[in-house]
Amino acid sequence: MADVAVQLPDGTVQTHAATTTSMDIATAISPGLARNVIAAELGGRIVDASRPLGEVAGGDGSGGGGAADGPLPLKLLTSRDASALDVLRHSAAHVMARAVMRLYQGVSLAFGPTTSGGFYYDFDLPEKISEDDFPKIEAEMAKIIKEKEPFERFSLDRDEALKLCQEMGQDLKVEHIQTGLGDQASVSFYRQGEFVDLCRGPHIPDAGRIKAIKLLSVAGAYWKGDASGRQLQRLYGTAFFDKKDLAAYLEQLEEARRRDHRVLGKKHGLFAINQEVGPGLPLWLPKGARVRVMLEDFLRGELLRRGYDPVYSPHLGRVELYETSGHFPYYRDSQFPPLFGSEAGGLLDAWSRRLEEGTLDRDGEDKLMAAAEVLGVSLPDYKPSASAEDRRAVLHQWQTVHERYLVKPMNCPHHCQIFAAQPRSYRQLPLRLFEFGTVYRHEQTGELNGMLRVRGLTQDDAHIFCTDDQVEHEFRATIELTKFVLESVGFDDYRVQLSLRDPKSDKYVGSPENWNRAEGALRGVLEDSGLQYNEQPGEAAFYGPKADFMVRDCIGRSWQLGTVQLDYNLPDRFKLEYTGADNRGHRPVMIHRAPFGSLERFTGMLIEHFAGAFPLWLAPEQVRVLPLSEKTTEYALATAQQFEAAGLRVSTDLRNSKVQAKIRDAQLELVPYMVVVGPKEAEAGQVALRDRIDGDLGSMPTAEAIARLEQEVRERRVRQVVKSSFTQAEDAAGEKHEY
RNA sequence: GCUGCUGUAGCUCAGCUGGUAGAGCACAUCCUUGGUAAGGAUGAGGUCAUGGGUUCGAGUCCCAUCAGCAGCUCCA
Repeated sequence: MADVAVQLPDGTVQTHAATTTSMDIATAISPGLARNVIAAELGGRIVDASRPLGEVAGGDGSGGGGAADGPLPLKLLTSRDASALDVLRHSAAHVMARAVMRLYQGVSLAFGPTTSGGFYYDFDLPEKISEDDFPKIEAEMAKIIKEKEPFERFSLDRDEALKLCQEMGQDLKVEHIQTGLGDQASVSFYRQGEFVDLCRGPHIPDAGRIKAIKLLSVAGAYWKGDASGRQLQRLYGTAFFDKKDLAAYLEQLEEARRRDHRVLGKKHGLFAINQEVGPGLPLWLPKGARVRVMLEDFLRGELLRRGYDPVYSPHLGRVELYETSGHFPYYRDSQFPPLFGSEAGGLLDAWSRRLEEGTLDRDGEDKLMAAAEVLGVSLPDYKPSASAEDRRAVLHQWQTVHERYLVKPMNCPHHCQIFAAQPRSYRQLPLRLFEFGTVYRHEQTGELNGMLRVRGLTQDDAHIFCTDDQVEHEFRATIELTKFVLESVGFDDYRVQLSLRDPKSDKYVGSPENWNRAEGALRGVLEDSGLQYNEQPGEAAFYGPKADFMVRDCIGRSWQLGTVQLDYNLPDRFKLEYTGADNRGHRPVMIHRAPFGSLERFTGMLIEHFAGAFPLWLAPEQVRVLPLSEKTTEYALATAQQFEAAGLRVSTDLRNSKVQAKIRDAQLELVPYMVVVGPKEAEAGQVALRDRIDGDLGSMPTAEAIARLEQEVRERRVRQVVKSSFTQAEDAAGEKHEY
């Protein structure tokens, strides 16, 4: 094989035999470097330091470039390179799997990739691993690491690979080679001592490079993400080059827990979710409600300024409304069940569903018919011999004349009816209808998460009805509005996800032409907006594509806040029309949009974003007046009244304790400003202002203090954001280790 | 919904191999009347998530239910 030319970061070009490895090159430079090399970045690919250059340069077909294009850029990765940490963690996952296999019988390996904070490995094994077993597994891992055995790569063609995995009893790997890797001619394995694993790599030179390791948690996971498939046990862990880094990471986790909105929400009395009311049904306590009112007022003002019309719609709607929109059949299982106006309603509903699923036998059907009769329902047209479809039609006929209501899971059908309630002319468009609409969705129990995922939520919902020609302008305006809203509260770290349909799926309504139009329009405006966005096929709503604004929580998980959705389909389903300039009927286009998303999630994210310390304009309590002693109680009350008259949210701390203690409490409760008043201030008509962030600001006339605060509110100034350590975490893993 | 873990005072938690509940903070009352992050004393507060079971005896052991947490799956 031909020699390979490589170019080092300093520009030097070296030519080596094809069998030379990156490690050889490192050794030639200095033994110290060789000791620190973790892996190599060769021609843009991260590979084992022990891989011969020739293999990477052109050998296995998957490499980029090739020697013909000139020297391959070569970077020797050490613990200082971010991508080296990923390699280390992937190797740590192997070490963990090896330890687990030593300790447990019948372990079937699934996948073991890295994540932004560490790694995991999925196992299928008969025994349950619990956190109590972690010390034992960690000890075994420590033993493996101490032996410093190398990671050795080898390739096999498919048949050999299958045979090897079969011999090892690794049935999940066998399945993966047959299905997931069906198009690969050969696959690679890594051996470390007795442990051999199908794996793409790359890996660290030897296990001794792992200096700090910790198992974090164990949880269930599904084989290849399929909820109907096998459930595996997933062990999470993390690894670092340095024990100090591990300690810092654990401290980060601890800090994240402290700023968790559920912890802060309880501590600061913002909201409560209790068992009596029900899971996922938050109660907004006065302080949390204060924040929400400020957000609502802020947005309402913006919307009125931007040509929106406020509307209100009821919390219930007839089921037929949602049958028309398509929501009822499509989201049946994640809605609260319908409310029936007749007691037989539930019976016929269950009956109809069984017919639909094909799970109703003759005996069951007879019983249902008898039960219906008992309840006084007469169905003369129902013929057990008819097709399931015809039988359902008879039931449905009965249902439509008897009342069935749905607690509304969406506002759009109601808004469509508001559009349809009056004749519309093209002169009225765009028509922008907005409402803080409360909706209820029966989210799966395992999904509920504080305020971030709830069953009762209020959307800052609006629907824009416009002409085809207006779509682009309106869409652009909503994107701008969403940006403006996010930035007004200080969210500056978000990304936009353009969710498109999956062309292979049949879950979507509407014609392909409509979809192409909608997706094209969204993409075009996002392109022009200069926002960073990524496309996610298969993530669209069933009626249209959407642009979601994703914001990260304090431990790096992404949540959808703002959303803008383009919809050519609901207007069709509701047969909406406006009269055009040509005096003919035309179908409007609909844009769904919600800059906050939901008030619940938005507020939850804000709590984490500010770690509970809201900027002045949002703070539930803006000022607390602290009299030095009971001697100045009256002056304190009078002062508080002055602040209140200026529209500031103020309280007084008249407790019989020292001012130091009152200050401490106000600081801990994150009140932005404190006003200390004693005899001196009372005499001079002044206040001693104390800033939560900067401390004592000295005495000043009361009016001056008020003016200062008023201005800060007016500017909606965000003075301090406690940065989360997890802001850059996501997607750091980049390339996935698929096997 | 699935797997695993958890459920003791308003909050954070202790309670050994079963013998009938405890701390700190918060709260209330009193003393103290203070100058920018904790003054002191006293007191009130718990059917140990709920329902069964084992036992002479259950906060502690077993089962079920409910709720919470982590992850998976889902998300209009």
